[in-house]
Amino acid sequence: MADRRPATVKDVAASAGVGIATVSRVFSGAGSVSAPTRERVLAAARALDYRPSALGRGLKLRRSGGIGLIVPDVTDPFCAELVAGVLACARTLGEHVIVDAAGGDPAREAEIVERLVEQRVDGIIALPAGDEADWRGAARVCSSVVFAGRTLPGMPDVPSVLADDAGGVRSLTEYLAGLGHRRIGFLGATPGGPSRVRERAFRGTLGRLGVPVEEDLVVAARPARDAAYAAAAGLLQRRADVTAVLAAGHILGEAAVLVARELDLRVPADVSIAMVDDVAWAELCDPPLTAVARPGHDVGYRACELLLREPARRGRGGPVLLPTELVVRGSCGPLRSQRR
Amino acid sequence: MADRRPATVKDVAASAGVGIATVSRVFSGAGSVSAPTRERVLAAARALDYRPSALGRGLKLRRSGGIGLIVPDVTDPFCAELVAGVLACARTLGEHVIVDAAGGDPAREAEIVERLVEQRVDGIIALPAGDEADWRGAARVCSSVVFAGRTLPGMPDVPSVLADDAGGVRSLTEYLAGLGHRRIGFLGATPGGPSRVRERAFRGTLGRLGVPVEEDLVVAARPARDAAYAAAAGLLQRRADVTAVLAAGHILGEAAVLVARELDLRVPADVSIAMVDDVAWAELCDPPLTAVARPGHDVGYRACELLLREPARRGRGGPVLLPTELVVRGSCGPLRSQRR
DNA sequence: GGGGGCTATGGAAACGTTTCCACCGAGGGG
DNA sequence: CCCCTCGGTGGAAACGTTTCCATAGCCCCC
Repeated sequence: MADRRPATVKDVAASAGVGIATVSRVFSGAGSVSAPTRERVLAAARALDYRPSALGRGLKLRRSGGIGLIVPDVTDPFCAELVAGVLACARTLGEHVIVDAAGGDPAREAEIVERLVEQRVDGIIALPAGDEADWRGAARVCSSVVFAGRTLPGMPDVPSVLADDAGGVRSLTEYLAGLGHRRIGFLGATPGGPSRVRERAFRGTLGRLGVPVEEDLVVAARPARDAAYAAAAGLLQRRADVTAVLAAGHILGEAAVLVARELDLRVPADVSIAMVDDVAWAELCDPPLTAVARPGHDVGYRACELLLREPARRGRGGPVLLPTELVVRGSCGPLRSQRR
Repeated sequence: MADRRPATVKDVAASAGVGIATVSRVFSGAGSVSAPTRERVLAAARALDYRPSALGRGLKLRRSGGIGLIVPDVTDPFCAELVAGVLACARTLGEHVIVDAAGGDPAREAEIVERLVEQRVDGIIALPAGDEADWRGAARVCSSVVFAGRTLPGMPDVPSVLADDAGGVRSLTEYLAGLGHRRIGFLGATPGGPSRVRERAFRGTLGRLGVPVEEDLVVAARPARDAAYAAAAGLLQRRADVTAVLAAGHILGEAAVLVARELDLRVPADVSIAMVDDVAWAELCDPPLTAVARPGHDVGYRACELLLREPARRGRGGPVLLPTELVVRGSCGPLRSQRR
């Protein structure tokens, strides 16, 4: 009774009294097999508990039937949504997904790409952390790469699916400006950061609205808890006349909320707060936080579709932009008077 | 210049003027190769951009060098932590991880297991949703399974790594009782649910403390947003004399907070709230929520270690229990007077 | 000085699949 | 009545590894 090793086509063929080619045809669906033969083969397979080995098939077909997915951190809500989207799409296409987290480290990203290539994945979806230099090698080495959630400006040849961050920041900025705010702090310009899409959108929108941009109000911060907190505290203490804060990400938003609470600033009476990323706590916060929701799930889903389903259309017409949505809650109020 | 197909051992061997066995030895590390030969091989490999195919190796070795990970939902914070833990451990052991989300559907779980077996994964880590019947088949079919985050009582043969939920609920209950609360509502007893560990811990602790358990205060709720909200609203409206609520999960906790706010109950003056799962928003909430932190990352990490590193010790001595931590914040206060 | 290890190497056989090719029989059109 | 086609089938060769076995040289010790 001890099925030492899993059954193979050969076992099934012998047991069903047919050739191995026939067994293969039954399971791969290709070629023609008569109904009675097919039944016999299926019965034998069931009896032997046979499951085709993806390894054997992959070797022959030269593809593993899986894709790779690289994100900075699976516990980040946006990344998690993105992962879920990729999984959902991959499931419908019958591919499995090898997920790994690079922790924002370009070297680890490169290492992961290397491993994925060894696995002969059919393609890679990445939310890249490094810059172009880090990914040129990877792109050359792998059949097909799609960027999701972030793109590398210098690599237009790699297709990408993005949330419309610029649009999101624009509506947030317009919303705050529409409430009368003029001295709006912006948290989150990554100084050496590659794209700075959000910062540019902020500056651009203010400019278009005729509101002067004070350099002092645009503060850089890596999206790490301590750095974010330091940046928020610095801004709010340095400039007591700031009436609104726009945080370019949920970590920054969290910092802004915490710092405001620490400084005994009432939200939104003393200072309005809004942020990019409509994470779970935005609604639970008191007051609930106005935020821009980025369609993480859809970004992942579309990226996977692009990778597997439309290799032809890939990379044409620049990045696919998915709309964000402004979710207005209670954390932003009309400009009343100066703080302090 | 067109590298039509990726280079193979054969190409490298020819280019380096050695046999394929030698190339294999260089890359797999086994056997002995003289230094000069090794150099020649490595140089040739670099020149040809050679990467060993995991498919070929897997076929020969009869293992893919990867593991499968099944969770209900990657966007759930606890699951995400668990995934991160598994990834971290797998990385150190050089294995890749195929992740999939079953959405709490036993049929989908079974389907995923099937696919993973076809991939010839070295093992499977699962946070199971179904009951024993659903997993007996899977366990039989797969070499090694480890449950993480939840176990199936009827399957002691499958090793598991769990957060000490009972301990967590106990400390939460003791904490609330210690503040003087006697009429404590419990949100989250899943009625048909298999294990009900948390509910039992709640009842048991109250019993030990000599506090009578009122059946009316123990309310069932699936961990879905709408059901949770309904349960919380039902409890707080039906029993205006409840002075504290213990939510058995973050979804339930969220519902409790929202309902309390809706009913204009001040926290903690009118009602104390505490929950299992120290998610991000617990700290951001106003007042910040007292919660029990479950070590999701460690659960994943240990499960992976158990699966890959200690196949011998597996399953001995029952589930591995990892301690939870009570994080006291501002949402629970001493019993003052009756509400209303 | 010869035998017995020991290191470095190559050939070849697996691993489990898909698929090309060949073959066989039956049926239909010339 | 023969040839051609076509559906159904089996054999065998790949796919890229690892590893067993054999071989060749070498040093060392008796």
